[in-house]
Amino acid sequence: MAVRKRDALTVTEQARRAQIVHAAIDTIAETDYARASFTAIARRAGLSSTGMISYHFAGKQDLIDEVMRTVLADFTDFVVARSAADTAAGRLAAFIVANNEFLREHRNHLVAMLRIQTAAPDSENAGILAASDRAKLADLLASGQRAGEFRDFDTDMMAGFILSLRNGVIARTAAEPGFDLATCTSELLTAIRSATEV
Amino acid sequence: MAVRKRDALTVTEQARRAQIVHAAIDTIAETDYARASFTAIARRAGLSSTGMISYHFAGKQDLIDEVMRTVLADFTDFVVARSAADTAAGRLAAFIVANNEFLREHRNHLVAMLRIQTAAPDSENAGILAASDRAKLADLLASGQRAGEFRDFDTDMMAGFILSLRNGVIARTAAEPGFDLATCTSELLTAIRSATEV
Amino acid sequence: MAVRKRDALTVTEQARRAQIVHAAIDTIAETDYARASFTAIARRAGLSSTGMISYHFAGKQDLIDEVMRTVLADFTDFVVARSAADTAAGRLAAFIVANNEFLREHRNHLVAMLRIQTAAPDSENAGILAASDRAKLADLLASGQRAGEFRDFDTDMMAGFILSLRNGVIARTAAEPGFDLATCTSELLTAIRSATEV
Amino acid sequence: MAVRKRDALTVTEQARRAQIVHAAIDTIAETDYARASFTAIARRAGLSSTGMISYHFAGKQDLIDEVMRTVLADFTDFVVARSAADTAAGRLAAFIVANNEFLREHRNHLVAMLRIQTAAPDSENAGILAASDRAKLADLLASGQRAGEFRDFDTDMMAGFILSLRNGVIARTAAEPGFDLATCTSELLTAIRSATEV
DNA sequence: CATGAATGAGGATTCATTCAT
DNA sequence: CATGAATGAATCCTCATTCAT
Repeated sequence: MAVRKRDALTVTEQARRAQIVHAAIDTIAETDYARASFTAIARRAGLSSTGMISYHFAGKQDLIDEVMRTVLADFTDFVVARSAADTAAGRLAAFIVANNEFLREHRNHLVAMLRIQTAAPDSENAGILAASDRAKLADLLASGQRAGEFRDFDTDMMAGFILSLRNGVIARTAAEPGFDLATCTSELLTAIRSATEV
Repeated sequence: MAVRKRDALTVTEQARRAQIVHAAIDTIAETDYARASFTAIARRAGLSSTGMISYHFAGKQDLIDEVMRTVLADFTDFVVARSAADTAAGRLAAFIVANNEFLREHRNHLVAMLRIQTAAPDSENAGILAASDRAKLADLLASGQRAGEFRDFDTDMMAGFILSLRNGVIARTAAEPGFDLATCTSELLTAIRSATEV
Repeated sequence: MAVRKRDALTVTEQARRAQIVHAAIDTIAETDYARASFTAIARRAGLSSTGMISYHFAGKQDLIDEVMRTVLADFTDFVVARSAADTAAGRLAAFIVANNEFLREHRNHLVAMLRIQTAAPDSENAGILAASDRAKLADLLASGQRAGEFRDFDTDMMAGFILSLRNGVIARTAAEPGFDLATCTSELLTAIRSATEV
Repeated sequence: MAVRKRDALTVTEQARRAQIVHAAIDTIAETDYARASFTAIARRAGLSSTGMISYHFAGKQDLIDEVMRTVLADFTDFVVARSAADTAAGRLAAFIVANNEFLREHRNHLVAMLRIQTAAPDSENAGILAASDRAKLADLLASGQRAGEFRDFDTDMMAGFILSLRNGVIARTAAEPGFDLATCTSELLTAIRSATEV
C-alpha cells in the first residue's frame, strides 16, 4: 500500500488484510471495543508487530471500516442466498431466519459490528450502511404492501423496527452465553408476522 | 472525599457530582464512549483539571456507574409516573409512549446509556439492569396474558423484543438528527399492539 | 503558624502537631514511606482534611523533620534514663538493652525512623542526627578505652558498627513479625562484649 | 515486547534493558528511591520518553525486581569468586573483604539495593533475598562451629548481625562521601573475628 | 515485505498545597 | 482554628504510528 494507490492489491496483501480483519473481529467481539488495540489484534493474528497492521491499513479507522465492509459483505451474501421466496412475507421470514442463522454461525461478526456501530458512530460506513440496509428492507415491505400481503404501515419505520429486533437478538446473544436462539427465532417470526400481516 | 471514607455527601459535593455526571452524559452522547476521557468531561464541566473528577469519584468506573444510576433513576421515575392504566395493554402502551417522550426530552441520557451498555459490557450495572428491566416488563406481559388481553407468547422473549425496539428508537434518534419521533411512536404502538393482542 | 513565627506555639497547636506526628509515624511504620501521603496520615489522625496538616506544618519535609526530631527525642530520653552504670562497658550494655527495650515498646517509632533515613536521605536531620548519635557513642567507647575496659579500636568505626547492629535489629523486627527479640538481645550483648573487650 | 508474550530476548532488547536497569540503579543511588520516577530514569538513560521503559518492562515493579536481580547476581558472582578459603573463618573474612571491595567498585549497586529493601518492603525479592542470604551465611557459621573455629552462638542471629554490619557500611558509604572504607574493612574484620572466635 | 524498536501524545490517577468560608 | 473543595503538577502506563534494518 505504501506507495501504490488503492487500485490493485496483490494476493498476499489481500490475504494479510483478511487475516488482520478477522483477528480484529474476534478481538472486538470477545473483549471490548476499547480493548481492541493494535497490540491485541496483532497478537491474535499471530503477527510479530503492530507495524504490520499500520503497513497494511492507513490507520485504525481504515481497519475498522474494512471490518464493517467485510462483515456486511459476508452477511449480505449469506442472507441474500437464502432469502428467495415467492411472496414478500416469505422473503421477510426468510430474512429473519437467515439473520439468526448467520448469527449462530458467525456470532463474532455481528457482535463486532454492533459494538462498532454504537461505540464509534462516526465510522465512515456505520451510519450509511445502516441506512442502505434499512432502505432495502423497506422496499421489500413496500412490495408486500402492494401485493396486499402486509397491512398499511410506514415502511421505513417498520424496517427500522425489524432491524432493531435483529440487533437486539445480537446484543442478547453477546450478553447471555446460553441464550436460546431457536426459540427466539420462532417467537420473532410470529411476532413480526402478527405485526405486519393485513 | 479525599480523607473521609464515605458517609453522607455534602450539598456542594452532591452538586459537583451531578455536574460532572451530566457533563459525562453529554460528552458520551455527543461524541463517543471512547472519546469521553476525563479531559473531555472536565472541559465540558468547566473544571480546572481532571483531578477534580478523581476527587469526587473513586475512578472512571465509579463515574460511569453513577451515570447509569442517574439515567436509570430519572428514566424510571419518568416512566413510572405515566404508566398508570387500567389494563395491561394500556400500561404497555403507556410504557412505550413514556419511553419516547423521555427520549425526546432527554435524548442524551438515553444515548449515553445505550453506548455504555454496548461499549462497556463489564460495567457493574449494564447487564444487570438490562435483565431486571426485562424481567419487570415480562411480568407486565404475563399479567396481560392471564387477563386474556395478550395472546400466548414467551414473555421473556417478547419483553426483549420490546426493549430492543426501544433501543432501536434511541439509536436512530442518536444517528438521525431530524428523525420523526411522533410518527415512530404511533407506528410502534400499532406494531406492538398487533404483535401482542390476542 | 500562618503569620506568627516559630517562637511560641499554643498548647492546642502543640497538641495538634503531636497528634499529626504520631499518625505519621504509625502510617510510615505500618505501610510504607511512599504510601504515607497526607491523606493517609490525616485519615489515621482522625482529621477531616489534609489542609490541617499543611496548616500546622510548613510542608511535607517539615513534618518528616518533626517526626525525626520526636522519635529521636523520645528515644534519647528513654535510653539516657537507663544507661547509668559505673563502667563504660556497663553503660554500653545498658545502651544495647535500652535500645531493644525501646524497640519492643515503640516499634513504630524506630521503624519509621529507619525508613525515613534510608528512603529520604536528604532530610534536614537524617544525616546529622546519625552523625551526632555516633559521636556520642564514640565518646563512650573512648572513655572505656581510657579506662582500660575496651581494647584498642577506631571508636568512630566501632560506634558505627554498633549502630548498624541496632538498625539491623530494627529492620528485622519490622520485617519478621515473630522475631525473637529477647534472644537477639542476649546474643547481641555477648557479641558486642567479645568484639570490644580487651 | 509489545506484541510478543515472552520467550527469548533479542540482543538489542537485552542491551536496552540493561541500560535502563543501570540508569535506574544510578538514579536510586544518587537521589532517592521516591524520586526515582520513570521520567528521571528515562532522562538519565537518554531515552526519549518514559514509554520506552514501559515498552521494555511490564511495570515499575518489574523494573525494580530486575534491578534487584541484577545487583544480586553481580554481587553474588563477585563475592563467590573471592570467598574461597580453607577454613570457615577464612571464608567469613573473605566474605567481608569481598563485600567491601564490591562496595568500593560498585557503590551505586549496593546503595540502590539497600534503599529498595527498606523503602519497598513488598518487592518480590526484597524480603526473600534477605532471608536466603542470611541462611547461607548461617550455614557457613554453623560449619565453622562444627569445626571448632567459632564459639557457640545462635548462627541465625549472628548471620543477621554480620549482614547488618555490611548494610551499615553501605549506608555510611552512601551518606559520607569521603568515608574511609579501607580502615573500616580492617576494623570490621577484627571486630567480627573477636565476636566469633572461640 | 516483515520485524521490532522507538516515539510522543494522551490516558487515569495521586499528591501536596492553597484558600474561601 | 477547622473544614473541605479546588488546583495543577507529576505519577505510571497504553496507544497508534513511524522507521531503520
